Amino acid sequence: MTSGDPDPTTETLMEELLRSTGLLRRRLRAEANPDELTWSQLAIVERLFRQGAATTADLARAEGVKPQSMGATLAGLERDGLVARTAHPTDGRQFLYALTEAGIAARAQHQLLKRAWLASALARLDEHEKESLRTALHVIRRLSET
Amino acid sequence: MTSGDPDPTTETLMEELLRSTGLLRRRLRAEANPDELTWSQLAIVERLFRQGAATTADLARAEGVKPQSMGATLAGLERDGLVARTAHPTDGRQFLYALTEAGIAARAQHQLLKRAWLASALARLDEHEKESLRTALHVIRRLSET
DNA sequence: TATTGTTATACTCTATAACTATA
DNA sequence: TATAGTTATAGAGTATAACAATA
Repeated sequence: MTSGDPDPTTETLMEELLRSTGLLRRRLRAEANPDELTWSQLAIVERLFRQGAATTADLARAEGVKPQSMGATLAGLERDGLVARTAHPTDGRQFLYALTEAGIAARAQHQLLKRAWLASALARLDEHEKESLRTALHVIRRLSET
Repeated sequence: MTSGDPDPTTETLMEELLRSTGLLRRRLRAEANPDELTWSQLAIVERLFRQGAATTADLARAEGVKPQSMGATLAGLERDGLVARTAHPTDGRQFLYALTEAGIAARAQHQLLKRAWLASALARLDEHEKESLRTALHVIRRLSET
């Protein structure tokens, strides 16, 4: 077999990428205060802020998760009073989720304080390092969409 | 306030990085067969293969998780017969975990088949793209260690 | 006293399956 | 029939807290 193990360094690369992003993810969670939004919640809040109301299915597609999973996340945000739903104007099956005043306030607060150490860590990256993250971002996205 | 919101594009960058790696992670898990090792398990199996026996605390430190969390992952591998423990020669509190024959076989199998679509996706990256992933890897690692 | 490991408990994120209501 | 959403259940991955055994 000439290409059964196509490129060992590429495999290692992927394992290392998952390992390091997992570490970053754990680190970010450990630094968060208990009352802060999780990253999943923040992603939805940001999306609703930018594009206005959306349905469960819309958000699920946009974030790449199953509708049931998105429903669970939205239920948490709704319970905390950060989003509210209204009936869809034409389709009785659907609901439109939108940020409440509290949701808008929570977003603004997170925009200001974010994760303290993350802000300081990012500040220490030079432009070249940021650029490499941006480039890698596109590659990772392409991988996910394959 | 002149620097309360230091660099919006940098914040976005981090959010996008977490979003895209989260997507990749979900994609990888969705593609895995039920009997395959998870990435967490595979990381431990690889590590034990490369460096031989290790204790719970060693592995926890190396992977950046709490000892209790590592204990849970090791318990799963032990239940499946892929790792086995022996008493530490000098410290009665510790155990040394090592791969069993089945563990070595499982690793070899994963080295061969890996995730099918991952292999094909990686094969389509050109050298420049791989290089950008490698560079980003170091940046992410630095961020995690800050 | 400090460290290693275990047990108990809980939370986040995500999934599948089965269901109801509506289109 | 197909789609939107809900409910129930499960599993991976992780954490904190409290404990026992050993150093």
